[in-house]
Order: sequence, then C-alpha cells, then structure tokens
Amino acid sequence: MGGTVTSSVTQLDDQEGQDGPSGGALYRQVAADLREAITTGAYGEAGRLPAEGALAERYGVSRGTVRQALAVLRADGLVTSRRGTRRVVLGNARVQSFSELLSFTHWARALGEEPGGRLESLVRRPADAAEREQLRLEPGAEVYVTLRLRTLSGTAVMVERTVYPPHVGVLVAKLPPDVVSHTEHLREHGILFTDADHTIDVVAANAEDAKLLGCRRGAPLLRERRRTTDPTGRPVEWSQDRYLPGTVSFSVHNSMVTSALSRHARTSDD
Amino acid sequence: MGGTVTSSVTQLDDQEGQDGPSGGALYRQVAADLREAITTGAYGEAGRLPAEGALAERYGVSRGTVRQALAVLRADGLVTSRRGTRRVVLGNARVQSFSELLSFTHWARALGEEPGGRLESLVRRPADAAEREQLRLEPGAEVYVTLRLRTLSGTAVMVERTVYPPHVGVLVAKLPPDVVSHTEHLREHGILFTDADHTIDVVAANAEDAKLLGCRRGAPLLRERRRTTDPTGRPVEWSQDRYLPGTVSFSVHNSMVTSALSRHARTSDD
DNA sequence: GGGGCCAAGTTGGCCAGCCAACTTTGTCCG
DNA sequence: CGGACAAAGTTGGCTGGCCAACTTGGCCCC
Repeated sequence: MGGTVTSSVTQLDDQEGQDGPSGGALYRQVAADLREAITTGAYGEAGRLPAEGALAERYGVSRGTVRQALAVLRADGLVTSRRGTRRVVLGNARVQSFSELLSFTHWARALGEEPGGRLESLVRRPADAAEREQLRLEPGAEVYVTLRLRTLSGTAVMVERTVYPPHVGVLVAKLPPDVVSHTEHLREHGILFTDADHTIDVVAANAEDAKLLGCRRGAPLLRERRRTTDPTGRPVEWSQDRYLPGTVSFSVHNSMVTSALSRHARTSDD
Repeated sequence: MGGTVTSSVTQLDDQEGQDGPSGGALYRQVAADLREAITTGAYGEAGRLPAEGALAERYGVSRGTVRQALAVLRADGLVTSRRGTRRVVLGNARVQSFSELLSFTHWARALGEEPGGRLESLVRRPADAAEREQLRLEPGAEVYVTLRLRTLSGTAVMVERTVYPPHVGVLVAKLPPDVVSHTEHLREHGILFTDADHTIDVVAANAEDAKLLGCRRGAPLLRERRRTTDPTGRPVEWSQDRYLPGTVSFSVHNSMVTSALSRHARTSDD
C-alpha cells in the first residue's frame, strides 16, 4: 500500500489566508492538505492514514513537522491517535475557523446566507462590578455597550449585547450605524481577537428580547456569553448573544488529550 | 526575576492519576505543576511566565518538553503564547478532566453533590437509520436504548437517553438497575471513552420529559447530544441529555491555534 | 521631550536522532 | 485447531540544536 493516494502536494507553497497566524508554516500546509484529503474521503470512512514516516517522505519534511500537523487534526477530532497503530479517520466534521466563530458576519457568509445587523443602541457609561471583572478594568473605568439585532437573510435570529473596554469602544463608537461587521472593522484598526471563552445555557426572553425577536416574554432563548481577548491577553469584548431556539446549535469536540470543554452547575451569577 | 517562585518540583515523580493516558509523561507533570502554580496565583493575575529556557532548567528537562507542557496550558486557555514575549497568564479557568465531562456521576461528585440515577427503561431493538449512521452499524444491527432520570442531591435535573451499539449494550443490559455510573462500570469491562463530539441546543420538553422532570410539556430544555468513541475510533455511545434550565451551563475555550468549537445553523435533522 | 534605531530576549518552527511502549501479524508448537 | 511467542511496524516521548520572526527596552540623536 504505497502511494496510491493522489498527493496533490509535492512542493508546498503559495496561498496565505487571512485566517490563522503564520499560515505559511509547513506543518499548517501539511495539515491543510491532509484535512482536505480526509474530508473528501480519500482515506475512507474509518480508514487508516499513512505512517508518519511515509507522510514525512511524501511532503519532504521531517517527522516532527508531520507530527505537528497531525496534532492539529487530532485536536479537531478528525483522526484518532494511539501508540502502536496508524491513525484512523474519525469523521469528516467540518471545523470552523476561529474568525468564523467570532464574527456573526463571517459565519453567515460562509453559510451562504446574507447577514444583517441593526444597531439598536450604543451607550457609554461606567462599568459595573461584573464588567470590570470580565474586562479587567480598574474602578471608575467606562465601557461602551452596544445592543444589536442580528438577522439571517432578513429574519431576526439573535440579540447581541456587547460590552467593550474604552480602547476598543472608542473605535466602535466612531462607526457608522449601518456597518455590518464590527469584528472585521476592528481588525482593520489593529484590534485582534485570538482567544475566547464561551459559556452556553438557556435563558428566558426579557421584554426587550421579546420585542426585538418577535417572541413572547419568557420564551426560551439559547444564550452564548463570550469573553474575547487579544494576543496580549487583554480582554477586548464581552458579549452576550441570545438566539431564537431552532436557529443555531453549538458543536464541540474534545478528547482525552485535549479537553477545552466543561460543564458547570448553575450558581447565582447573573 | 530569578527563582522567586517557590518551585515545588525539583525532581518530578510519583503520583499516577486514573485520568488521562500516560500521566507519567514528563511534559504532563510539568504541565500539572505549572497549572497548579498558575491557578494558585503564583504568577499573578496577568503575570508573565518564566521563559521556556528557564523552565527547562528548573525542571531539568529539555526545552522541547517544556514547550509540549505549555502547549497543553495554551490549549486549555490558561496562558497566551506569541512570538517575541513571555507567556502571559490568561485566567485561572478550571478545566475539567475528560471523564468528569463524560460521566454525570464523576461530575456530580467533583461538585460535592450526590449523583443519583433511576433506570426508567432499557430496550433492545433494531437500529433506525440515524442510529446506524451515528454508531456506524450495518443495516439490521440491533441497539440497546436506555432512558434514565438523573438527580443531583435528590432533585431531578436531567433526562438521559443513550443508544449503545451491541458490543457495549450487552454489558449495560447485564447491569443491575441501581448502578449509578454506567460509564465507570463500562470502563472496568474494557470499554474506553477517548473522544466525544457534543452538540448543544434548546428543545421543548415532550410528554415523557415533562413527566420525569416535573415540568410543563413544551417547557424549554438545554439539550446536549454526544457521540463518544473508543481509542480505535469505534462509536460506543450516542446519548441525548436534556437538562432543566438553570441547572447547568457549558463552557468552552478556543483560540486561533486550537478551535474545536463551531456554530451551526439548524437544519431539518432530528 | 520625542522619535528612530539597535541589541537583547523570547517564542515559533524545523530538523535529525534515539528509545520505549504498544499493536498487529505471522509463525511455531503443542 | 488453538494458544503462546516472536518480529515487524507504528506512535509517544524526549533531547539537542539551529535559525527566523517578533517584542521589548534602552540608547542616541535631533
């Protein structure tokens, strides 16, 4: 069983996406190529991947680089990995890029839907205790709070309440109210999003939610709270998104080796 | 900035947990020690970690091993990581072990609550198309389906419907109905859980849910669907858990380098 | 005082090699 | 025919080294 798989890569080069740091890294190119091969079914449903050494030779890189690439796929849940056997294809789960997950606009476009957004309000006010905690601000600091209704091809699906720290908020405040993607605009102004913590649960719609989304007060909404930080670890956003049921779901993969998911009992916060 | 941090590890040894493979690996011990130091605040709120080289010297390992350890912490969202600067402490987020996330019993005990479970029904029947797809079974295969009501210190919080493939189901069927943790019991019989895919959304309670959980029919429930596989990649469980609102929430960390989370638009599945 | 420049420090990435642990396969023997 | 054993194949883990890319801080000059 040698090289029957039509390897589309002999020398790796070109193509630098806007997503992910140092997309020019060898191991990322190898990972991308293998991901492509796996999702198109080149190795079968539960097939076995070539050995690390074989891949190293095929791509003309060291075994260490191949291992780095395979670690990416393993973390994404595409392949298994255990000592003694070749890696096995787990699934062809489509994993989204980070920006696609953070930006409603990116996500909608990747889905083929037309994202829309209407800015309902934008206020500047002193941060409360919870906000100072989340955004790591000193007492007395001010925050910028936006309220936006998000639509997918015209229909309302989500209410988004975002709290920005001052250095980000001033940029948001200067935006014209019809800008669809705040995230994209902030990136162009040097605000980078690299890490995010998400918490997902269910809440009842309050009066404001109900009016905007067109549902009853008290109707259940899928809530995602998200705190995003920049490369230096400084919080740049604290957002609370409330989705109408049936519009979205969240998927996570985790394994023994990488587990970023956890389950929490409700406490009396918020 | 020398060695002011009281390093509790000069030679790394002893202590093998039941969780995680090869816990004796050096990089895991280093990671565990650093995690401990970070969560106890030894490096401050947004403090900087020692350089890789310094850590390598402190622990008596190579820089590569330290990098492996730090990759774990970075994936857990504990520290940032970018070229040119020392790593910065992101947060002290408590990340659960894998088994704690898969097993309701494990999770409850770690919380200090008393887990309970009542087996409502256990049936063996031919798998439908969706089940064959999820569990990767051939047409005509049978599955074992359990329905369990889960309690936390006496109060009902969740309804669990689990579908097992034959080779796992036979073990479950032999269990006495009062066994609290199926997961633990299965592990003792050689069924290992290593990878899981989770999907989280909201559904309305059906008549059965309502009766068991003591809520209205149509009341919103937080649903987690989970497919678990063993080390070889073979599905061993397909479960659907429905939580009463306000009892639990799910947390995920993701970053530019590791993103296992994704958001999906509802389709007409299920 | 401010801005630009340079050097030191730090992480990202890649390579080559070695051994241990484990799985799988096939052989041999009872 | 079945089980024990041996050998080959494969991944996990660790080391040591090298260079590039990037950040930070200090210095110098205007």
